[in-house]
Amino acid sequence: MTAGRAREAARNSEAILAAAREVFLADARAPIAAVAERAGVGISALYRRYPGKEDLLRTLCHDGLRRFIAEAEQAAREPDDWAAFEMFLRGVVEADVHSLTVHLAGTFTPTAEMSADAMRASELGDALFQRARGRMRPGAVPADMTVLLDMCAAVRVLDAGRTTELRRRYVTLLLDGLRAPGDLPGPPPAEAEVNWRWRT
Amino acid sequence: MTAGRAREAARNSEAILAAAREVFLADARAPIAAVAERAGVGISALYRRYPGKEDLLRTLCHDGLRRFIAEAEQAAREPDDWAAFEMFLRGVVEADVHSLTVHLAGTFTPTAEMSADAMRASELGDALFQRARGRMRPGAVPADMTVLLDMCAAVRVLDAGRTTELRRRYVTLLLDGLRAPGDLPGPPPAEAEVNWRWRT
DNA sequence: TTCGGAACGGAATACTTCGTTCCGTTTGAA
DNA sequence: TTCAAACGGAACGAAGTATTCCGTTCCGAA
Repeated sequence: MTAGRAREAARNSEAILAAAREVFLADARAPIAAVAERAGVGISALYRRYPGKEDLLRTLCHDGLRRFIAEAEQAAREPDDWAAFEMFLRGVVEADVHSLTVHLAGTFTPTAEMSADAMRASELGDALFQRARGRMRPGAVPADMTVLLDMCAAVRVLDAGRTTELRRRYVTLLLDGLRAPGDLPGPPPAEAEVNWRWRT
Repeated sequence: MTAGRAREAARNSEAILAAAREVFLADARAPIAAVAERAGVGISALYRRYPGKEDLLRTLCHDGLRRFIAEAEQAAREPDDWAAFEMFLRGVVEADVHSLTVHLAGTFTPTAEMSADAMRASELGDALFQRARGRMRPGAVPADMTVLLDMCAAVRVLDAGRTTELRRRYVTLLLDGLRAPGDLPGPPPAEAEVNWRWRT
């Protein structure tokens, strides 16, 4: 089937996406040349597949969004309310999907489809939150979930594997904090405060 | 005493530092012109006080470090072990000192004095941690404290005041998470993993 | 009132940093 | 052997930005 040159091209497409994910996750403003270098290809290999930098960023972010939705849908199948919620957060953190959307948003103009997906993602997330709300400390709101994910995304060390391990550690801590008794101080975050990323 | 022109100059010095703090906290790579504009002064007012951009950054970061030390020293006077620890974390978060050091580190080469201060800061923090360790969940290490501060610094919304309010909310949550029962998964962060900011 | 000069504002300069384009080369398939 | 899809990477041009420079302002001393 796909052999020789065609196979190499397919491999490159994958390599470019993977490289882009790594590079732009480390620094959203990284030059496109860094992606090519990381992927081990020339710049033209990149431009053959994407009309420009923005398109690459958009694709990357949209992929992340889809993954986010997939995680939410899978978690929703879990019957236990808290378990579903926990599985969702852990899944999103594990896939490093939130960093993707957080860091990259604003570096490109979203398509209509992306906006729709973003809305759907937020609905799915909220639904999982509502189911688990009964087991959380009073005063927790869905927007808290977004902030917690931001906080996890902020955990990063030089080695990617260790970053993942450490994040698992702190999701645990955060989830425990979310179930602790006692009120949380101050007005909770508003949905709008937390979604400045998606302002069109 | 200082009146007229001299007073204006003093005001400007303050305005420049304040503006620099705001601007570089929002974006560590901001152009120096943005600082001047924010401070309401010309670019030359800036270069009169600092030989170059790097010196400004260094000064800013060093100020933050000193503030960090001050917070630690003050908290150390609190007799109750946990209260001291909590006061320390809340103080550092409140002053937004950690963001300063986190975002700015790496944008300049540190002086010997800064390195010394950084070491002292870390010792003071560790001491506070050790005192409170008995009331934390098992497996918590001093480096966790650094990560928690990173996570708090990651909480940010457009409005600075709200950012502070929200951070108070999440320090609370984190502290509760730190006292929750149960082990934390994975190998804890190593001191070196967490201090890549200060690599000389 | 008159000057000297400290302090300024901001245009001009001198680079550096990227996104994108271009062109010559490679290589698998017919 | 030939064709064209895919490449690699130098070259180009548009931005962006740190730093310098110079003409202007205005406090304070004479």
